[in-house]
Amino acid sequence: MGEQEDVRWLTAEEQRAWRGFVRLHERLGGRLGRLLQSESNVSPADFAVLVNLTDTPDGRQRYQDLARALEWEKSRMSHHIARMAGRGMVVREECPEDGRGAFVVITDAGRAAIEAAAPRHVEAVRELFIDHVTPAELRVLAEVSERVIGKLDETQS
Amino acid sequence: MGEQEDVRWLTAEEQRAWRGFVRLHERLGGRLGRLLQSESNVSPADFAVLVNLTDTPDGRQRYQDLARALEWEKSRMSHHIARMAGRGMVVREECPEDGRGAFVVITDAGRAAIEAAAPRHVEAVRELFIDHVTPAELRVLAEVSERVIGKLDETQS
DNA sequence: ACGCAATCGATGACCTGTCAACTACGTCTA
DNA sequence: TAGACGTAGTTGACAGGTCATCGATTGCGT
Repeated sequence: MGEQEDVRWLTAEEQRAWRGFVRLHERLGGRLGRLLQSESNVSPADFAVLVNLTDTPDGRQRYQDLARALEWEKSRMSHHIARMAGRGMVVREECPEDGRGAFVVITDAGRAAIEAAAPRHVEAVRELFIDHVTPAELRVLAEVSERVIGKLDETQS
Repeated sequence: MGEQEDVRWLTAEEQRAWRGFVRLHERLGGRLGRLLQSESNVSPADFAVLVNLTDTPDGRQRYQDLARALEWEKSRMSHHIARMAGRGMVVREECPEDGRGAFVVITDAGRAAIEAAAPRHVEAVRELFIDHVTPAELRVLAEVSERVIGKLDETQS
């Protein structure tokens, strides 16, 4: 039951930054998600999928590529696409070149949904976040994010 | 089907910061959570609850206060405490002064769990995050977080 | 060609969180 | 002190995610 470990606990400043960061994401993510859901009837996950699909010329992408882009597990992908297909936003389509694979294809309803949702969402991101952060601060945020994510990629898993 | 909305889309720099921020939290949160879970058999949510309880002198707190501190819904609180109680980390206790209320009380097993988990967790936060961010950047992070959260609090909900 | 390993996606069990009632208790006012 | 209203926590149905596992298919080494 030793109490005096040699752990380097976080300083007050470090805690402030760490907790602030975590809390900010929780609060902001929650708020934006609820807005998306209530105003456009699209969940944040749906939105992410639809954005990725509309980024491709023909609105179709392999499960695997979509999963990589979103950093989702393949099983999550599979479950989520099944649900979205149930709601008519996407369709699953066999892949001729690879018998194992499949495509996710956006439907007209899916396009309509994201075109309706995107403007309000971007507006909300601005109002709730971007507008309160200076360009210099945004640059710091971007740099820090990229650096830390880079380190995460280095250390395995 | 108009395409030329008057929406002010995000600039490249803004997108970089916003996406980086979101992705960073997802990646880092996921990694830290898995570490906690696999090394200490404590979920991130458990950890948050236990930290809050050990911050009080007698390791006991009202559901309501705990929920406010963690910014959880009361129903989440209720469900989660029920699960943690099932695992022996906390106990539910009636509140004499208010017949509706109840306390969450940490058990010895709960204390043992967090004392085992905390050092490794802090170490991980350092290695994966703090160590790659300068003090000046940390200050920017803290300031931005507090400012934006403040704005979130102002606009209702 | 053959057999083995790796890849793709699906599936089912399980855990977590949200939402919308609902119960039980307190508080305020007439 | 009755009734109305608010508050504390619970509950059940459901959507979402993870994990382990599986069937099918492809690709690689010999």
